[in-house]
Amino acid sequence: MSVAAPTDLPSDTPRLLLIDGHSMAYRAFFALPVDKFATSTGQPTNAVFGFTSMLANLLRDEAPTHVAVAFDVGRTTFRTEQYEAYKGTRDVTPEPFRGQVPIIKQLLETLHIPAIEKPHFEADDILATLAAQARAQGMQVLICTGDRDAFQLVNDDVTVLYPVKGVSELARMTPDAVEAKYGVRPERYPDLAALVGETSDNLPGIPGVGPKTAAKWIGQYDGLDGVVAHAGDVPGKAGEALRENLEQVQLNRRLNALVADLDLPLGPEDLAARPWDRQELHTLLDELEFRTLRDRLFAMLPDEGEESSAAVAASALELAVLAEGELGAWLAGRSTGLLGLDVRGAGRPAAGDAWGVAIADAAGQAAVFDLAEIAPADERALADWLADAAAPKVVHASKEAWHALHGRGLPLDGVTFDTELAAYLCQPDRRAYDLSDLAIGYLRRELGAGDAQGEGQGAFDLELDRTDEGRRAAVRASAVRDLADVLTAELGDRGATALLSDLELPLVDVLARLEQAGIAIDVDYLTGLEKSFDAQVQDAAAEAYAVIGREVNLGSPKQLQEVLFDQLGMPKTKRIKTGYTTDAAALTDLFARTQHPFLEHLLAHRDAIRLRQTVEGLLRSVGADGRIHTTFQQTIAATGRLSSADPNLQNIPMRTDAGRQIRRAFVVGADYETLLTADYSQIEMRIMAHLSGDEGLIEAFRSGEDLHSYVGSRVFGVPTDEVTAAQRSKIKAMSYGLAYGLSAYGLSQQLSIEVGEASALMQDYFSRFGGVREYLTGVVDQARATGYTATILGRRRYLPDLVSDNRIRREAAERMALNAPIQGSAADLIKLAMLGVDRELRRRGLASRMLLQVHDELVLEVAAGERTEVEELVREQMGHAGDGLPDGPLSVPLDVSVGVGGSWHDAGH
DNA sequence: GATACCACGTA
DNA sequence: CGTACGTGGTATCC
Repeated sequence: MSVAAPTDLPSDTPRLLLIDGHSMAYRAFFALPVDKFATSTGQPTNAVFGFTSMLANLLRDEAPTHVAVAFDVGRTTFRTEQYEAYKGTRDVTPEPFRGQVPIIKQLLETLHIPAIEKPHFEADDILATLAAQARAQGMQVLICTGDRDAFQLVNDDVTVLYPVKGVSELARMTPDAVEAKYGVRPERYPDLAALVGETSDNLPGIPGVGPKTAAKWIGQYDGLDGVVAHAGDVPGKAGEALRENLEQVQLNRRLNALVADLDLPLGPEDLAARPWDRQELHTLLDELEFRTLRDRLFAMLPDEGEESSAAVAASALELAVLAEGELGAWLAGRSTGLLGLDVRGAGRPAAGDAWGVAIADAAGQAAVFDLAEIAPADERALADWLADAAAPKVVHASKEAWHALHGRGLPLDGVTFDTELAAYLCQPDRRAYDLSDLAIGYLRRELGAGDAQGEGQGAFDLELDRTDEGRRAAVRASAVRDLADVLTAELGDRGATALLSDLELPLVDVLARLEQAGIAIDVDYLTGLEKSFDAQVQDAAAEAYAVIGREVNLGSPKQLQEVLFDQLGMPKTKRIKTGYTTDAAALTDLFARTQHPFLEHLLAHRDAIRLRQTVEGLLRSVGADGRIHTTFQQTIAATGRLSSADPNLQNIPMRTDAGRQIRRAFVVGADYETLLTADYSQIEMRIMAHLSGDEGLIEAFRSGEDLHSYVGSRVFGVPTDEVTAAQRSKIKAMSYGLAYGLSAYGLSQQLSIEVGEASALMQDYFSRFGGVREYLTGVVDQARATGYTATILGRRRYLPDLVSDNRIRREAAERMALNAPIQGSAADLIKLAMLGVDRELRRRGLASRMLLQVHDELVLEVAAGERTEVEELVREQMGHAGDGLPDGPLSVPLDVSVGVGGSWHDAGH
């Protein structure tokens, strides 16, 4: 593309891209986690990565014919000479950043992009000078900088790209954009900045004067000179403040004026983009260990082998121009093949809407529709196709598409592949699966700007639908279609084909209906609860303040540390990054030692504020239908669990009595008879018994005796009915701890016993249940050898850190390896159970429905007269979820307990 | 305004 | 020095 072959470009106006190197690199440094971006030799690379990524995007999207990057030199400039405190508040440059600037310069050299510096001046002055010269030569100029002073350079030929979020999102500051944001034309922006001040430059403004007031004055008096001349006329407090700070304001204005007539070694004509030094670039990228970035950079070049074929495939995308009523025929002509579907819209449960749809086939033929404008015949054809279970479709994040389409009354069926789910099964530890990232990673294809936010935020304008949004939707649909092939192969390699088609994919529809149903809320009750918790907060705070004789922010760990350790002189607790912990365990321990009443009130305050916060969050989430519709996220937890968000209904309090009251607010809906909860007892321990094959543990479950008493009797060598409550709870803690990789030290902490005793307890346990120890060591060894763990359904978790040289990381990975098969197999089982329950409810034509899943528990809403049958089928499906596993049935029974009641609280056990 | 950290709820 | 999450507060950075 442009940089390598400027002649390819539309050859009208030359376009100069100017970048403030230091400013953008610094932004990148703070936008990306430094610990996640380092070479194996420890060289931090987050700033280099962020800067290069941004540069690659700019080269692609802006296709400049000329490029340069300006850098600051040192800290002293003509501005610091005029005003010693200029930029004086800035901290010392962080060490991990400092070393990255030379690397960026090296990289620019391989790209043959000039890096320009001028002692005693700032990068912005260089940009100002070059922009002025370029404009005089008839060029269009783009300036990329995080320094707002550059806004003064904006005009019809000069646009500033200002980072709004990290370095990935740039605001296009044209004259109109500057005026819309600040209320002044660009040339007046420095007047405004002089009045308001600029904290990052340590230039104080006029107290009490913000952009609004400043813009008003500037408009009123025709610029800063006028404001100064008429300072005496400005009324009110602000006017007074202006008069008191006139000198500072004028100084600010002198300092924020950019110098546009520097004598520079290179002029705009010298900045024409040149071919890269590919060899050097490869070498440098090797050193930096940038893999995806290499792909992105070289994907832009023509004739670069594999990359270019992907680029060709993407550009071969052909948007069908369909006349009204032709969609049916278009679809019919493709009825046998898998089609990619992209839905533009909002995918929120019970609040979905879709405004655009793109469909693409394997050959890159695509059709796009604006749902607001679609002709009735085409809408019918589309609706039929979407709802056709026999019309195979691939969608990225199909549950969101389901909700979006549902909002338009368009049922979705026949989704035989979901690229997000497939990528999740292949790489469960990723935290995001943006389509554009997958396209780069698996197809080496750049989808272009505007899709980073993933699902359907983009507007869908008919005027644009053959160009902008419509084309992007088509690009996405086509990428999704092509990804399906690559990911199908990838899933096969990883033994996850059935996991997708038989578990996760069918679950999408089930979850979508759970979310759509939501759970009814007794809002009046919840409001009353909020008041009551609020009163408790006030009381506890007042008492806490009374004890220490002053008011502090009890929610601030920092201020609490002052009170506890400085003012009250209490013994220090466990060290954390920012001092000493004030968590509940530490406070309880401190109270036991000091009996100080402040601690009691503080803990009470913590409890109450937490409960109030939970209630407030729930109240905010209640929909117009009086129900809360959570979102079950299917691609978040690396172990295979679901997670719940907006709001999280998987962490509603249960342990304390006050907390449990919140569960009374979750009630049965008007058209139903009761709520029903069904949960697995000790599912993780049962899975441990199954996976380890330990005869003793298996027998414990088959005997039907209380698990922890049974285990306790073996460990302590006493009859089951003589195991004391204290012994039982120790055993319980240890049993669960084992599944997490608990150490003797950790166990001792939790049980408040000596490490020796904890260690002895574990020894005794393992001497009776040796199969468990063998299993636990074996699972880690195997994972180290294969690189992954696996659940009973073959769900893998890859743990490369098992062979890390870093002990902390390695041991953390070992604990993950212990836990992932257990937690993940439990997740597999309840997902199987959900499919079974759903299938049975529908097969029998029952009106009852599932509402929630909480890891080992299902909550259902039961219709009148269906209670007995629903309970029976739920017990059956959950209890036998482990019967049809690939490697044979579970070797332990699955115990299910069921409760019913008008609220979640009353239906619980 | 965005990110980091703390604290804490669940399984 | 126990796994997996999501949320909301304060503090802190630009």
